[in-house]
Amino acid sequence: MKQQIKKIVLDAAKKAFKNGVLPSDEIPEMEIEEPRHQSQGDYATNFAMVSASLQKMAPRKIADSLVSQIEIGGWVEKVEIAGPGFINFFLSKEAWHPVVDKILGQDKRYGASTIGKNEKVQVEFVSANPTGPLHVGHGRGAAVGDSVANILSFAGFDVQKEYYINDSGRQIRTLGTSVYLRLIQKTGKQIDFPDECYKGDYINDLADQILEQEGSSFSQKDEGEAISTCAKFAAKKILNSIKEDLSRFGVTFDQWFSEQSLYDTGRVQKAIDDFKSKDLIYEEDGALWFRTQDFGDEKNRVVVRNNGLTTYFASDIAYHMEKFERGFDKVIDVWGADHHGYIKRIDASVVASGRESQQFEVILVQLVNLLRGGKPFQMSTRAGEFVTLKDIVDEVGKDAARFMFLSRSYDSGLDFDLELAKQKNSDNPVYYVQYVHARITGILLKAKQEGGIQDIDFQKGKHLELLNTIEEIQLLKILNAFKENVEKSAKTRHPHVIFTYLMTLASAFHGYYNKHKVITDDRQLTLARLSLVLGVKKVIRNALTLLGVSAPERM
RNA sequence: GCGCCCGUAGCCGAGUGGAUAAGGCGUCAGCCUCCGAAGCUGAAGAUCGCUGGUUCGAUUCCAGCCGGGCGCGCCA
Repeated sequence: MKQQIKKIVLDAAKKAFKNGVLPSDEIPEMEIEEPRHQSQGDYATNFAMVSASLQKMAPRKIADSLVSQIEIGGWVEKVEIAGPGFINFFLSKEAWHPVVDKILGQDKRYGASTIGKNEKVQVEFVSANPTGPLHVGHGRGAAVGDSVANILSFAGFDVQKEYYINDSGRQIRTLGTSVYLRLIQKTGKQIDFPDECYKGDYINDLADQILEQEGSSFSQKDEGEAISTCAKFAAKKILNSIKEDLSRFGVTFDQWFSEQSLYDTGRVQKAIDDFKSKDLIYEEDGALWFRTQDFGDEKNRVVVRNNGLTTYFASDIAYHMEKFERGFDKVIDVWGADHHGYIKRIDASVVASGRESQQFEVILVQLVNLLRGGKPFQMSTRAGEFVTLKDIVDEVGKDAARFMFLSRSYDSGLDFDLELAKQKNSDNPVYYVQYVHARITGILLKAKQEGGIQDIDFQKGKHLELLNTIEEIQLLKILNAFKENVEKSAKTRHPHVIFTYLMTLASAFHGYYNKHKVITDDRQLTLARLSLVLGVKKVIRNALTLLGVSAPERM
């Protein structure tokens, strides 16, 4: 619809130039927007205002010239000039009816876009170390990453979802040591438990499992060997439970990428050698430094320490080089906000290896404050006491949790209230939206059972010309705007655009429902309204699917 | 000190260059013999943190200041 309005404006501008009422045929960057108020029409353009300097004319005069070239007819009912020079378009009611046919025809693909042009995009998210369970923060990252991937895919990008497993020697060894020491403690020996080791209950559980599997003689084994056994065992167990927790949260990955594999295949060394040969890496104080400062970082960063061990940064450089070698046009990393200091240096490595800075994007997800009944939830990471993602899914459910995580921009911190997320009323937005879907299902069922309408899953709207109340036209407009919202959400990488859209659509539907009966004595009108309501149901489902939230038939 | 994010009604927040600044909670007043009241309608409530700048036009862009969060290791 917007495109059609734009075409009308452009055609009029051309004609105006040809007929000599406008001095220039230059077309500036202009907008077709939906005005806030009904009295300002269905669409408006700022063409006249942005053309003022080009045409060297007053905006309202330009608007006059343009409007004089527009033919009224078809769906365009009226064109007005208002305010500082807005050109407002008023469309006929019939203009909005075809959207129902579109929804019913395209069904699950309604709202899909091709703006992605099949560009290959990788979204990497969660990527938590396999040294402990996922917590709330990972949950928000998972919800954001998964939804962004869904939305990009729906918008025509070729998307791959990836989890990077930090499984290289160091922290896995710490994990192994932690489990081993707990195990030794269980055999009755008094030993100090080091600060750098992991302290959660799950470490104890893992120690128990190993004792059970290996027998008590295990503690007599050579320490190095025993730690290594513990490490492998624990990492595998933890990774499996991470996979399970994510899957229950509705998140799956196309690929699980191992950091260790970067060492095994020599890619880390290769990356270092490559940068060395380009003089991007130099030696100082016995360590190797990457000149990230040349690419805008505050200071240069160490890639190999003076003890010969590589830093995390070294494998991250190799990893990002590897990603692009796989052919991605764009690489998006979803990180917690506490890692923001890392962006510059990864970006530096991407640019240094010959890619464009714009090909690498980071979605920074701000932190989550967990509350219970409005009060901050006491958590101590040090002692290993925290609320895990699993706890949250168990307590409030996947749908409520995901909807809550996506309810506002990830640029802002999020208060996640466990009590609120559990409430089954309008305070909890997920029910507000899901209720629409369930309610419509109820209506359709009644129409089938009591109205004798057999084949209710219409492929095409019926008697749509009978949809003419303001509430119906309003609903049609919102349904029509779904695709634009998908595109906006994809372009900005902001899933909460879809959230806000859903709330708007749900609110419009509830209002309509309370004011008008769908099933009436008038059979044609009933069929028309059933068509509309069926369309609403499908759009609600499509939008919820993008957020990874289910659309229940009953609640 | 430096860097990133945020500052919109009592509270939570959408809008990020345009015309009268969404919505929700809370408060007040209403709506079920009727397709699901997990819903709806109405009322009151905002110097868009402050000060400058850019622009025909700034909540939106820029600078400075104030307030909050998070980072600033040859840790991971």
